[in-house]
Amino acid sequence: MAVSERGPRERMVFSAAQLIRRDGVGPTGMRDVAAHAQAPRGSLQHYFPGGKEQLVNEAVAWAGRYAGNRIARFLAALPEPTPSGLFAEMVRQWTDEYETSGFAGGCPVAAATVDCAESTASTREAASAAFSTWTGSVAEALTGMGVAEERAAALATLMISSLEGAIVIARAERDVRALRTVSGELGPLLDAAVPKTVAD
Amino acid sequence: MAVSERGPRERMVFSAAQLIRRDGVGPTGMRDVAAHAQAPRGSLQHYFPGGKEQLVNEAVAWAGRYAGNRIARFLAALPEPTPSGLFAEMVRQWTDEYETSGFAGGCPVAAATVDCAESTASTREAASAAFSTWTGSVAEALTGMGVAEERAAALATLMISSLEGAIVIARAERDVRALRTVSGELGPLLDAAVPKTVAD
DNA sequence: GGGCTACTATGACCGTTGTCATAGACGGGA
DNA sequence: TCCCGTCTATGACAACGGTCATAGTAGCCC
Repeated sequence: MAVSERGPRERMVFSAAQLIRRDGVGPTGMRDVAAHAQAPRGSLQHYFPGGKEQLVNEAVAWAGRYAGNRIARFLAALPEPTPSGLFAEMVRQWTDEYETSGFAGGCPVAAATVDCAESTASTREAASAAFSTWTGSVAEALTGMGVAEERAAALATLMISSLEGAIVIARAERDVRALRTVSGELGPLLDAAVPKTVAD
Repeated sequence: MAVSERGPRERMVFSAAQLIRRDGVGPTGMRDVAAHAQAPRGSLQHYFPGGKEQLVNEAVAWAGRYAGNRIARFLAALPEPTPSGLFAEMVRQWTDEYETSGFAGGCPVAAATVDCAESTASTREAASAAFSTWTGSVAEALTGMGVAEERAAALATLMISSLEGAIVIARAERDVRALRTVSGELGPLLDAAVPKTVAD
């Protein structure tokens, strides 16, 4: 929401991510982005000489970094870090948004993938990179809880896959049911991956 | 691929689903649909007086029915029906396609949700209905294997969520890794839901 | 054949899109 | 004051979108 501060360039990237996650890449126009960012339309060609493609790619990259950074913050907020607790927190970010602000937006990276994976190679690569940094953050968090490295990567992929899918279903149904379900069902499986220690 | 037979109307719905799943709803044009279906452009307004919205909605509904019907077929093809076996088959449908035909397409229902959930209410409802019939088919299959009814619904949601998310990641990465991962990781969890019987 | 309905064929309209071209404003050094 | 790089402001353009209007064809019943 902090739109006013930061430079116009960063605001436009941020706004692009917001509009993309709401309407998809295709229907989101450059003029809309400038208006939403309260930035001059003329700045578009100045900051993004690569056109829409560049703007979309930067928005996707921004979203990937954002998601990755959230993981560390979730981890810090957990009193006792467990895989299920982390996943619950990741899911909660979405249920909270949906319950307080409505089901307007999904994941911008998923939106970019769905809209551009076949048509725009560079955007597909940006989305891949975003998923990669996100998965990396989650896997790192899991290994920090004692999960074996290979397993952590697999579980991170599982967590993000389930979350992404549940987001789509939740938006379609306008109901957080799917999000709650995946969180609840996956919890025990995730915690089972951390080796048992005596008590504590 | 069976484009030639069936009436023009059905072909157009089918083609719409194919194009949507490849490029998303926004970038898919009505003229493209008619061309892809080898159907006369003039027929569009005849069969779909509701315009693009109606066409998209029917394509989404068609995809939902298709996905639901596939479940029954997967089930029949399994020598010994298990939840993990069903899920593996659902996933294999995608890995097979991606490995033989490339990563061109995703799930049309997901694409419609991402592109239209906020902008077009009727399409969002169509997507919701599609997910519902799909989930229903999976849940029914699970109960047939002895899974308790409420649990079956939850697991069906989990399976479809993971699958949808993995599809998106696989397309972004152009790698079936994510699909294989969710299939492998979720298998044991799914099978654990069917009550143990002595032998057999 | 006459009349009817189902379907097809095109061309035009109008809004929107991404992009470009051109020109203006601002701000600091020299 | 002049210069120059950074940024802003607008108007125009060409392409494409969905939709409509109008006219045409095919087949069938009476």
